[in-house]
Amino acid sequence: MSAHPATITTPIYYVNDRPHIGHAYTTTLCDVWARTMRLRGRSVFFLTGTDEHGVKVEKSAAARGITPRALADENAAEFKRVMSLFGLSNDDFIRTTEPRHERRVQALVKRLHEGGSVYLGTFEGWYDEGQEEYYTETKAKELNYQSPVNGRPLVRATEKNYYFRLSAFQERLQQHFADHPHFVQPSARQNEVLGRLREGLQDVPITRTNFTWGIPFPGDPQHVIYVWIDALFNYITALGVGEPNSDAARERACHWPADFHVIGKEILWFHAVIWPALLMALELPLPKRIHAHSFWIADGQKMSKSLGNFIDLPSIEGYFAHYGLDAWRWYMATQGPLTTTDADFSAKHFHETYTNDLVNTVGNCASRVGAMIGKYFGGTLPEDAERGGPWPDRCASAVRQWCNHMDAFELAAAARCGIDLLRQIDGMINETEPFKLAKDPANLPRLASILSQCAQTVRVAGVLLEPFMPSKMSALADGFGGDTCRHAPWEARSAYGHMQPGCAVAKLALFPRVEPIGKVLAG
RNA sequence: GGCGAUGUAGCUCAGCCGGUUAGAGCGAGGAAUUCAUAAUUCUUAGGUCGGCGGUUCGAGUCCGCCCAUCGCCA
Repeated sequence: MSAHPATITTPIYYVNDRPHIGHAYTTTLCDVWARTMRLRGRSVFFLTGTDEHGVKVEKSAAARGITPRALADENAAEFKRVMSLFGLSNDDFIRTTEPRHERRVQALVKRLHEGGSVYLGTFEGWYDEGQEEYYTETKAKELNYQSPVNGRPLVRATEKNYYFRLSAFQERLQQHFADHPHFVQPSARQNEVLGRLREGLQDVPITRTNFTWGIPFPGDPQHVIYVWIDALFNYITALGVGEPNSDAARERACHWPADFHVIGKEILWFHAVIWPALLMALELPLPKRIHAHSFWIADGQKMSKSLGNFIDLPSIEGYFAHYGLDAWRWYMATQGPLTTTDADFSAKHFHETYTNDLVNTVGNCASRVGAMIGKYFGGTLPEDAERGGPWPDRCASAVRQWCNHMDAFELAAAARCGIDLLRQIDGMINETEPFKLAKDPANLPRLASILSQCAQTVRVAGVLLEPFMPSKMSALADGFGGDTCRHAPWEARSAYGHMQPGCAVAKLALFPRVEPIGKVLAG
């Protein structure tokens, strides 16, 4: 039970891109979930990595006069650096150019071919000889059958390609969606997929012959496996699937199927239809859920390089420097575009969120409770003759709801559970006015109970906030109970009353009040 | 063009199978208070629930049309 596996993945990031807020967002979401499950004692496997093949990488490398591998090495290293910069706790980082991945992809594709799910077919389309690209009929018509780059006429070309028999899986896919109404989250995305599914499925080419930077098709190396098929397989090649006798397979097989594939909405079709069909063809279990989030926009406008409003790595590092990494994670996880609508990233909103949630609520509540215990009880947790009053139940309820929200990948709602506990504590302090009771020694037992209840509850709230803000909540745990509390198993750690009377409670200043970042940057 | 949504307080959004005075957070106004990071707590905001029409004893909550915005596809 305690080793119950939990698996979550990000998409693997294309090395032709520079890391930006989109990558940071997806990976941070997964990180929060992974930390949550580790906290709860689950055996977690959190996977991310880079997607390194394809014609775009080949071309970019050529343009720079370096090999595709050199380009991939360089940018993969950059992505890895970013992961550590963000404190992301991924358990593996897979690169599609690694031998382990290439070997296993070939084994899996071979299996598909031998099983009849992949066949050699003929592709015919409008070809742009200058760009070495095919266009669909509609697109070609739109372009007036001329190359958009050099104006030369497109030519009718044919090419032998290996195809995946996607059309054969339509019914099974539809059945799977019917049986698993939450397979794709949010539900609006599932509806989109269902709509497209009803229009019918066509077989899809999975190899090309016009470039070489990719995994050769097994038994026919003239053909290179399409980059997105190659990429999808990362979710299982990292677990050793395709190589049953490998160490990876022995150690990690229990991590398939994944609990969540977290993706951006632009790659939903691959993940919700093509990937499940491939797995069906391989007779492997399907992932439990696919969560497609939306995009960050900036000040109401789509982020773009030309508008100069892109939240790139240097901007993000500016936020780290000003507000701290944990504050950044908090903003990502609680204010981000987790559902179907895009979310606006604004310096103003970031600042308000930081000040309201972290400074005024988390920081201040911990501070006032710690201060009073310091002042009235010498910094040690007093006895509570009331045995917690209503607070054990309130904490248990908050923990229960938090777990449910986390299970459903409702990160913002889970975060609320922790914040709400602290708000309730603030409310109780105002209502019972312990600082007034402290003036009369006759009130000492009552005062002790109130402050004990505050401290115990603050500690529990800190546990619920830990996956979001591991560093700051570690400091909170240090101040509220210290080591004995931090290393306990989940059931004990998450329970009210885990701190023993007499243990040290410190006055903390977790989140400093700061000027809005806009002023700092402008100044 | 096809399919699908969405449109609720200044902002971001909750409102399940229709039913007493339509809710939350933030922002703004007011009050209380001092343990705390000029924090906190309470309170106010009178929003035609996009528009029009319909079903119903009764509709943000169902139906139709219109307007606006958006998503997916081609």
